Amino acid sequence: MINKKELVETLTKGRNSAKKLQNLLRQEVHEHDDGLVSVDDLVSEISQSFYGGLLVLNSGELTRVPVRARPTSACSSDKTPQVFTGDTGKTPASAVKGRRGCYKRRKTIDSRVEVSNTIEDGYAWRKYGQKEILNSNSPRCYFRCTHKEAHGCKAVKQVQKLEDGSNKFHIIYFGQHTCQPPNRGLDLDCNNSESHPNLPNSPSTITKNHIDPSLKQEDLSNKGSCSSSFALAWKEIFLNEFECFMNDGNLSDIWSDDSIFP
DNA sequence: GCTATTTGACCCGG
DNA sequence: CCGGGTCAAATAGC
Repeated sequence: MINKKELVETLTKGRNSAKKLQNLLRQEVHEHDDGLVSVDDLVSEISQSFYGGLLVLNSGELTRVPVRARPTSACSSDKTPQVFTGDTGKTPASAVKGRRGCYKRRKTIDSRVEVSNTIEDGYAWRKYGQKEILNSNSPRCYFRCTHKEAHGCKAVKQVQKLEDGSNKFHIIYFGQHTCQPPNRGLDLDCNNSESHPNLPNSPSTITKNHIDPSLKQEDLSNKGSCSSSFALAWKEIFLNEFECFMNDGNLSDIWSDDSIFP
């Protein structure tokens, strides 16, 4: 059986750590009055807390419920049909030569939103579309994970430049990466492309040029926010996963990824 | 030649 | 019917 008390305590600890991290990030101060607390330490602590919770879960006589389509995963197959379906059940127009494939529109409720100075998040994205949006000067760009073909990664994101003159970007993420995050772990030097020879330096790695070609390349790298962006991304993941677990008792596949939690 | 990007067409949901 | 999300042919870059 699952030690429910231990599980609750472990996850609660993780939640509290996440809140601390959230406060730290809001204050942009990496210290506490009770001593130095780095973002990395907190992220590590959160990671261990959730991993501990997962161990408790796995050690119990748990009949593991198949991971449902997560609320943040618009690509998941049972809640939302696959984006590209050569076989959707009905006789698709795509069956006719020269017609496009049938697909379902994503639900915004399955997304998570972020406003960032940079559209880089360590993952390799491939642009697959761009649209002019009504009453908006900035086009919306559509990206999917570069490893969609290789690893079946279903992560997708939409990026649109904010029109408030802040040079920030409104980013909507759909789905979770099932591929390996190129910048995860302790390597926070996201500007050191040589440490990730297979990924970010490829042409598929998006830059702000994809959104605003007028921007200079030296303006694109947000060097100071590299670690912060990493931590922010994890904060999002942890908080979301915790909420999902508390709501429906399920964890997504990322928690069984040994490469993330060895 | 291979891969990524661009862009107009297609398709769906509201 | 319209706006927006996606596809895929054409094109560009390496």
